[in-house]
Amino acid sequence: MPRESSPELAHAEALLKALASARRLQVLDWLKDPVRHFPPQEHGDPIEHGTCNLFIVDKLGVSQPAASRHLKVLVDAGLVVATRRKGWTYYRRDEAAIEAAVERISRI
Amino acid sequence: MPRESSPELAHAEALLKALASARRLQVLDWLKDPVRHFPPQEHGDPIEHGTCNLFIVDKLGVSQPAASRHLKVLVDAGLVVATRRKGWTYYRRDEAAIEAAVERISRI
DNA sequence: TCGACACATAACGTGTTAGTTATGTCGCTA
DNA sequence: TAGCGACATAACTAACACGTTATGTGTCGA
Repeated sequence: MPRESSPELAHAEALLKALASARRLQVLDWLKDPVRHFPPQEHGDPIEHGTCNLFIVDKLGVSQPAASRHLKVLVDAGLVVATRRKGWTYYRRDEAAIEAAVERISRI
Repeated sequence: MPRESSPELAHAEALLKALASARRLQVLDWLKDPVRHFPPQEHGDPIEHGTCNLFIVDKLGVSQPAASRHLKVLVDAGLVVATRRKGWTYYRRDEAAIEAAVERISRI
């Protein structure tokens, strides 16, 4: 078991662990331009509310629970925001949080 | 098993995996200022050649093989340079590579 | 050339991650 | 209010990460 490390270090480690996955990097990239990467949504503006979970599951090509967990990792790390609306869940990037994460990582 | 992903994505993932460890982040931080963080070396200039492996092992507080593997991960990722000299091995940051890694990660 | 030291590699145990299928929960709608 | 669709959770498995101890390898100095 690792010894205690500084909160600063632990925070950076948590961010990096959330990012260190090709699947999650892929999702983050898609979410940079939802309109380009996903089909048009009947409900919920892709820019304002985010991309419907179903599209992400489908495009990732893994099972629904697997995709769900990846999204949860990103949400827990604060990099992505989930919005529940009329039975669907939409995801969008939290650009401020992502920028803060990059800033922290840049001090490595 | 993950499907094939773009080389760009795979490269970013590899960098992030190498960084996503409190121990390795700690080592990278120590190596920013070897003189401050490690005892004076009889042989090998800490700035030019790097920090003697023994000091890093000692300060990390894990077994020598565990520390050795962490250093190898950093070297394999290209973030740290190893120099063998007179039976000892010295490690130093590759600032250019680290900067390039940060630049790649900043496009997440 | 032999021993000791520095470091790498091997072998192994254990916790974590990432995938799966099965099932639960909750809200919308007919 | 019954059922269905969207999503989360549970349970399981395989692979991987990270720690250990034991052992191998190579180099320096006596």
